[in-house]
Amino acid sequence: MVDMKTNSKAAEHLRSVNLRPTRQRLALAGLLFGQGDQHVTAESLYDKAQTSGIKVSLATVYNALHQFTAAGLLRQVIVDSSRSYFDTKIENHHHFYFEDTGEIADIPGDWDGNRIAAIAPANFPAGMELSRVDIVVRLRRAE
Amino acid sequence: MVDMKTNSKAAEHLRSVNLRPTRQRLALAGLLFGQGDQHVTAESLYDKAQTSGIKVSLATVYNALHQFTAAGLLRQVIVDSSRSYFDTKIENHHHFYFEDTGEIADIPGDWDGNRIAAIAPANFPAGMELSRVDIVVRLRRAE
DNA sequence: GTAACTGCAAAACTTTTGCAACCAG
DNA sequence: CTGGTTGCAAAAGTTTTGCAGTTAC
Repeated sequence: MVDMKTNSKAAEHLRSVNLRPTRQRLALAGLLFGQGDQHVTAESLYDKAQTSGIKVSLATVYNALHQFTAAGLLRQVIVDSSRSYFDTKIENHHHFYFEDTGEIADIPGDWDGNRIAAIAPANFPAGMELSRVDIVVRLRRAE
Repeated sequence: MVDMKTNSKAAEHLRSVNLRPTRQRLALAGLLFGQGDQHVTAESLYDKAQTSGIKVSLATVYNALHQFTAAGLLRQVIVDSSRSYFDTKIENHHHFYFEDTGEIADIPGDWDGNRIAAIAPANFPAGMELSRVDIVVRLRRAE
C-alpha cells in the first residue's frame, strides 16, 4: 500500500492543474505516471486498478481520464472507431497501430513525422487553424 | 424513381465484386457513388436513404457499408473514437477533421502527405509490413 | 460546512447478432 | 428451389448521466 500523503509530489501535481487530489485520482495517477509511457483504455486502466487493489468505479475512471486529458496530463489517441486510447506521453509524436492485436506503440522519436505538421498549414481552409496532426502507421504481420 | 434494371451498370458493378445487386444495395450505391466524393456515417446514409424514399433498415446500411468496404468500393476513415466514417474516395489520400463540427474533408490531392508514407517503412518493427498510413490534420476555428 | 467528487445503476449511443421472411438467379 | 439478403428487435459494447452519499479543504 502506497502512502498517499496529502502533500505528496503527486498531490501537488494534481493541484497544479486544478484537480483535487482525491484518493481515486491519486491512485490512478500512480498507475498511469508511475512507470514510463503507456497507452491505456478506460477498461484496461479499470482492470489494472482492480488488480492493484484500488477501489474505484468505471465511471470515475472515465472521469479521471477525461479530466487528465483536459488538464494536459494525457493525450487521446484515435486509432480505433470503437474504443478510446489515452497516451501518457504528451509530447508531439505519432503511432504504430497493430491491426492484428489492436495494440498501439509510439513511433520512435527520431522518425521525422513531426516535420509533416510543418508542411500542412499552407493548405488550410480559410479561418481555420491547426489543432494538431495525427499520423497513424497501420501495420500487419508480414505474410 | 430510378429504374434499376437488373443489368444496369450499377448492377454489374456490384456483381463484379461478388455482391448480389439487391434492391437495397443498388439504392445505397446510387446514393454513395452517384455524385462525387462523400464522407458518410451509417446514420447519415440511413437518413439520406429515408429522405430519398428508400426503404432500408439501419442494420442493412451497416452491412452494406462493411461489404462495400471489404470489396474496395469504400474506405473507412478513423477520426472519431465513437463513430465510423466511410469515404467514397478510395485512392490514397488524407483528411482534414473539423473539430468544431465533426466534419471531414479530403486534403487537396496536391498536398504531399502521401510522400510521408514513403518515409515510414525504415522504422517498422521486425516482421511487420505496412497496411497503410493515415494522416489526420485536425483544425479548429481560428480565434 | 460546502462545493467538488465518487459510486452505482440506469440511460444513451453506436454497432452487431439471431432468426424468420424474402428474393435474385 | 436455394442460398444469399433483409428487417426487426434484441443484445452487446462503450461512454455518459443523474443523483444520493462522501470527502477534501
